[in-house]
Amino acid sequence: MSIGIKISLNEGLYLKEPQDSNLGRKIIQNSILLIDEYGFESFTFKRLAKEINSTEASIYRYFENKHLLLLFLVSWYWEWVNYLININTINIDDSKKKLQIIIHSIVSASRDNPGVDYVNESKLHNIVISEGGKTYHTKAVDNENSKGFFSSYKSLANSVSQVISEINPDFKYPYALATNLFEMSNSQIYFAKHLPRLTDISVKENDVKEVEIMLNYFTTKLLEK
Amino acid sequence: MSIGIKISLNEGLYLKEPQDSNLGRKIIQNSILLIDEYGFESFTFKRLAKEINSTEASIYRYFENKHLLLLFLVSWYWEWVNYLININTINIDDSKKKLQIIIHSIVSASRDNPGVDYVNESKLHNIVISEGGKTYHTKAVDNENSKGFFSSYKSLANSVSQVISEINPDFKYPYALATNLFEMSNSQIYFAKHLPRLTDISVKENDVKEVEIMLNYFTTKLLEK
DNA sequence: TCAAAGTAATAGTATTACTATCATTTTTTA
DNA sequence: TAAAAAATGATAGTAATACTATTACTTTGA
Repeated sequence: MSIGIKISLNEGLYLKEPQDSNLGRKIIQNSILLIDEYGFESFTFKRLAKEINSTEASIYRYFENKHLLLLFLVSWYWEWVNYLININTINIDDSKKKLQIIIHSIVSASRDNPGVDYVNESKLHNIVISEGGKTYHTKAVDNENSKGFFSSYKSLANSVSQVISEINPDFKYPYALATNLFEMSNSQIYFAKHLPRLTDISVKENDVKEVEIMLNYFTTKLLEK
Repeated sequence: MSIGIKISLNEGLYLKEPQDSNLGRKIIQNSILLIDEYGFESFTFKRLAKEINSTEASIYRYFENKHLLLLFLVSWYWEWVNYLININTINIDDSKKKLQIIIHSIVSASRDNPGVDYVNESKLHNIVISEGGKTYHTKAVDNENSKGFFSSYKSLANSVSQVISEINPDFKYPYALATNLFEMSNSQIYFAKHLPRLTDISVKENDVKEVEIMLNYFTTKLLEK
């Protein structure tokens, strides 16, 4: 590992920690590439096995099924964003400045930083954008939530909502605004790429600065007193 | 049909117009019930066939696959919301008032109005909330978009964006705000029901008035000059 | 060095997402 | 109202998916 980061996630997400073995890391690395390229519906363990010269059975020793693998990847991404936000805001006192850095991290975490060598953060970001909602839009959501499977997303939302409340303690919807920042970032980037009539911004060659400007405008306006 | 509404949708969404026959209407009616109850992933044509005492083959004569059936249902819903907005704003001149009515229609179209007898609008609304994103989060999105399969959603977004621009012609993001109203309504209702730590509002017994208040607050604040 | 853990190879099952064919029923229209 | 046409049902079949099970081989680390 280039910078020795190991992100720790809820243990229910995997059967065996994939970050600790060669095969596990190959599963992470290549599932990201395959899901990004062919989409989650077309992604199968069989195909992944072929790609990494392994077998279905071996992959099943790491992940119960492809849904939990996706949830693992998406959780990994949010932990990673959380980590970046922490190191980038550590010496910042001004809450407004902090929120700007948070927004920057949300839209382009993958651009600014070298990461973990077996994770292509940029493609993982695309997966979060295109497939992220599928992790919780399922009938198992309540059961999985009770086991803490969404804690990465929730703790990130929680930290962001705190910064929002620091900026304006009277603002009534800090959590909704926080989650809306994530959701809006994802959906507007997706719209710009695939359904451009649904948005005003454009994203060319993965340049998301217009999204960043828009999210800053929205939050500033909403939080002014 | 109780009030004689027939919603017309892009012809590519179906193989044979389901609103014109008994079997077709039973497909619509019972697919809504089944998807709402068991979720889209567990929903199969075989199961639906059994439910309506028909066969898989017969259902395939109406819809190419379950994805297009979902897209049909969701498009139907947005056309229906569009229709309600039109009749409820027809004599309103004040754009701010119009936007309030739009927001009310978005969050609770299904409550206020008797509908088409074979469509349970309330359950259909739940489907749009839980499964709606899956209609366009797919690798086929560009191809389907080029055939006009998302035109219902796009034309609704377009009308709402126009009202937004009437209220504040200088506002730079009328489309993004419009789509964010839909997406935020859906996601925040979903969070309130399943991941309550991600939002500030609560939805008890499908009472969405807190969502309506929040959306009104957001838009008012964002559009003030 | 040898036991334990990890991985591969192979096979098998139930279900899904269709397609095809032919028979029967219902509707249309001449 | 009979004949033609359209709609539906019954049945069967296929390739792929999402697993589970078993056994054998290979790597690792005490």
